[in-house]
Amino acid sequence: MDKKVAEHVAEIMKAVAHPVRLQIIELLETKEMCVGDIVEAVGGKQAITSQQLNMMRDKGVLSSRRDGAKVYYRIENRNVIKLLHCIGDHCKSKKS
Amino acid sequence: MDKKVAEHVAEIMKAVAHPVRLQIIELLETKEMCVGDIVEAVGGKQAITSQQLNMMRDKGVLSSRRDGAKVYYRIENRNVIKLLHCIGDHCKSKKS
DNA sequence: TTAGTATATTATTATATACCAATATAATGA
DNA sequence: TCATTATATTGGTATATAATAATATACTAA
Repeated sequence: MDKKVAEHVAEIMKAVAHPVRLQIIELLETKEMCVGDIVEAVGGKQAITSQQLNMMRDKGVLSSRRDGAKVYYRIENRNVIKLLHCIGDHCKSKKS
Repeated sequence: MDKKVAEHVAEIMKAVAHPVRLQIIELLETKEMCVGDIVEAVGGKQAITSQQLNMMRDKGVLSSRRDGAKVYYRIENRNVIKLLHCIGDHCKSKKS
């Protein structure tokens, strides 16, 4: 793997390598959601969640659209779903 | 995804989410290697590489065995290979 | 036992990340 | 316009990670 590619892959992985951000990815797997609903679903704080969403958008993991007062986020790089599943399955099989 | 599982997945992802550590995973994909050869292959420094190897072993990503003066590392959690490929393929397809 | 090679650990510093409270901006409806 | 709701940004602090040099340990062979 080329050095540039390795840096890019590492960046994407770091962007999702956080318990709450993984939860957000999972929530958005099949649908887009507005910030408020995401905040509520993960039980987080508005500011922190907004920062996490922004960060993932900056890294190309998510994208967003504004609809009136609300901003809807969705997954832009669907490979992160695969990321989540291949380790998630491992956890299930190991009961850990 | 359960909170405990999310934390575990995040921990594993963080363990590999580093350009050099991704390189190491790739090197070890098909064979075990001793520390010295890994250091040389990644063009890193001995101490840093040793720390990275130790860290990944602590997280269950790698395992090691000593053979005389040398210590050989290999991949213990083969799911990290999948991790690497699903994002790596994305990069190739995007030429980024 | 001594020298040399292989690997690991420690202490330190620099940098990045996570979280927080407070405030700012954007849009809506009265 | 004003008040309200929705989201984003800012500045600060705590904590984690990364990298470094120096040193320690483990093993081998002479």
